[in-house]
Amino acid sequence: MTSDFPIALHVLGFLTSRGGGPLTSDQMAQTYGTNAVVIRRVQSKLRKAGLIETRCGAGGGCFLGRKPEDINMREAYEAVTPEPQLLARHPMSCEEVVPIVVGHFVNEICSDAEQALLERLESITIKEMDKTLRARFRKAFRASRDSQVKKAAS
Amino acid sequence: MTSDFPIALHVLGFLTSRGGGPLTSDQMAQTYGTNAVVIRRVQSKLRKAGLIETRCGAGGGCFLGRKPEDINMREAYEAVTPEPQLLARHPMSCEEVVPIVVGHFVNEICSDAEQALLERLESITIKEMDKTLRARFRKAFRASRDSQVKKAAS
DNA sequence: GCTAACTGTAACGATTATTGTTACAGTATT
DNA sequence: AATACTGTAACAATAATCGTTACAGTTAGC
Repeated sequence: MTSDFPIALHVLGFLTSRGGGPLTSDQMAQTYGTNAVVIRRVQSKLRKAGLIETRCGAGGGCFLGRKPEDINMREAYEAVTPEPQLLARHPMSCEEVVPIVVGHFVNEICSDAEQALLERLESITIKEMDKTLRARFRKAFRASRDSQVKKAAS
Repeated sequence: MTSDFPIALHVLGFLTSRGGGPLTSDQMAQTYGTNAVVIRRVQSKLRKAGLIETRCGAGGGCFLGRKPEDINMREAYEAVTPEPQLLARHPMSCEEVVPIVVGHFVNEICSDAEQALLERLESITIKEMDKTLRARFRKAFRASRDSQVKKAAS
């Protein structure tokens, strides 16, 4: 299980909250708590899917490839996932009838269930994520500031 | 990603097709194409969830713990999966506000999407799986027999 | 044109998860 | 007592993931 998907959401969400870019991979790596190369590896996949654009050189960085209301989470997921394969599949190498038939069925079930998950992801846009996050940020920063004031007073 | 889930379905499906048991872990291992210990490891989890029973000693083996119409695939999935965590989560170790808030949100989305997948699995019982498989077995065995007849004739 | 600040990607090692296997103790049947 | 099972620990092999370094390519601004 890769953490590419959370990283992808972090990239897209961070970009949206900053008005579309540019942001460097270093900035994103620091807020996510990892190395810039890890971020760039995910960005590489997002770029191929057209979800972001990048510009080399000084002052460059990462941009949203589309308006945040035109990007949904399923696209982000599929961009960073080779084949949607969350559930392990039945091995199909065997020659016998029983495991082959059972295997096919299990694989169908898994694909079907994954489809349900993807449809759920499809219903949420990055824009909506950003909206929810903004409200939470206000709350979190207020709380964080209050606790600092408290600390200073004690 | 473990292949515990396909193995679990294989165990439950195989048991159902044989009228509930008993089947030895060796029989299951051979039809699945793995080692008996691998099967028993999965069986251990299924047993704890009450989906199967096992009997030691000669003539022993594995039995269905309930009627196949009373076991659905979600139960099988949850029995072999510690926490339903198909999608990687945002790391929550950081101290800063931004990644924490984003992380919470991402985790909620993931849980929500996984819920959709689980509900899909819940809608299919082992009995229904067995019914579908029976029809396919008939077809597959017919085809397999025909091709052998053909081979013998040539 | 030079330098600084970026990206893109290959390569490597450390860590961890998964799987197959052996081994052996425990239990039921005959 | 012998046989045929289960249950589980332990270990090695393999593969996936992640962080890191290294370095080539690109752009902006002086």
